[in-house]
Amino acid sequence: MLVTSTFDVVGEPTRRRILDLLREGPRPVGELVRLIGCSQPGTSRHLRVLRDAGLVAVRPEAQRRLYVLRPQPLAEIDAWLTPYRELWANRLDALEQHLDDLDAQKMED
Amino acid sequence: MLVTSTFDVVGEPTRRRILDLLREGPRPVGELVRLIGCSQPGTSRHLRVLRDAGLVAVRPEAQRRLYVLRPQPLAEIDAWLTPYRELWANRLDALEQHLDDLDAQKMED
DNA sequence: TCGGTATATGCCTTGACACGTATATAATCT
DNA sequence: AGATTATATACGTGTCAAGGCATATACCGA
Repeated sequence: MLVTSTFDVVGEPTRRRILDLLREGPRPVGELVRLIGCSQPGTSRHLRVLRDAGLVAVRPEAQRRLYVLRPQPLAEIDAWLTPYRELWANRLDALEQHLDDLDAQKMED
Repeated sequence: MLVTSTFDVVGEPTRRRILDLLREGPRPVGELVRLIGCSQPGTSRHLRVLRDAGLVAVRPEAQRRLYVLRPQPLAEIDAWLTPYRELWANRLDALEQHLDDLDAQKMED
């Protein structure tokens, strides 16, 4: 990933799973390894990517390292989603919407 | 992509750009090619992926093919995002933000 | 039917990522 | 200091996706 954006970071299912688990509170690596059934090195690598994206922070606790969720970067995705949200909320797909717009234009003439 | 989910489909920046353009209304392939500066075959392949994910539909119009946005699958991302939305919203008040910042200093990556 | 336009697909190369194994680093305890 | 636990990184590998180029397909006008 040359330009790592929040989108492709959470595009990885395992990383989404990690975030979901961290929503319940900080967890050490070993616990994540056990819960997601990924290898320890693999988990550490995913955590590295999440940390680089600002989605988690790490806090040393004795020999272990507690990972903590930092959800702010997800706001970027939320922002991108915003204009689409209205579209499916109206239960209209863009084609119908467009046709409606055309009708509206004709009526204005 | 073995298990193509909506997440990795919109993880691609060019595809997000295509969706953004289709929000304004249906467009033929050639126009998308011109607007996003991607090759014609490349654009067609991205459209193929979007179509397989149910994010666009196609409507033949003479020799051209009009692509239309179908935003419903994006609701999956929106749903995943929902529990996080409260989290970053709660961190908007000044006190918690300040405490977060202190934590961030201690955690230091 | 022929030529031109619009779009899709096949083939190939390249690069990036996820994963596993092994090893390094760090902290703790005796 | 040595042993043990917890986590990170290095290295090699297989896989898969994206891009470019060439070509196939489909539709249209003359």
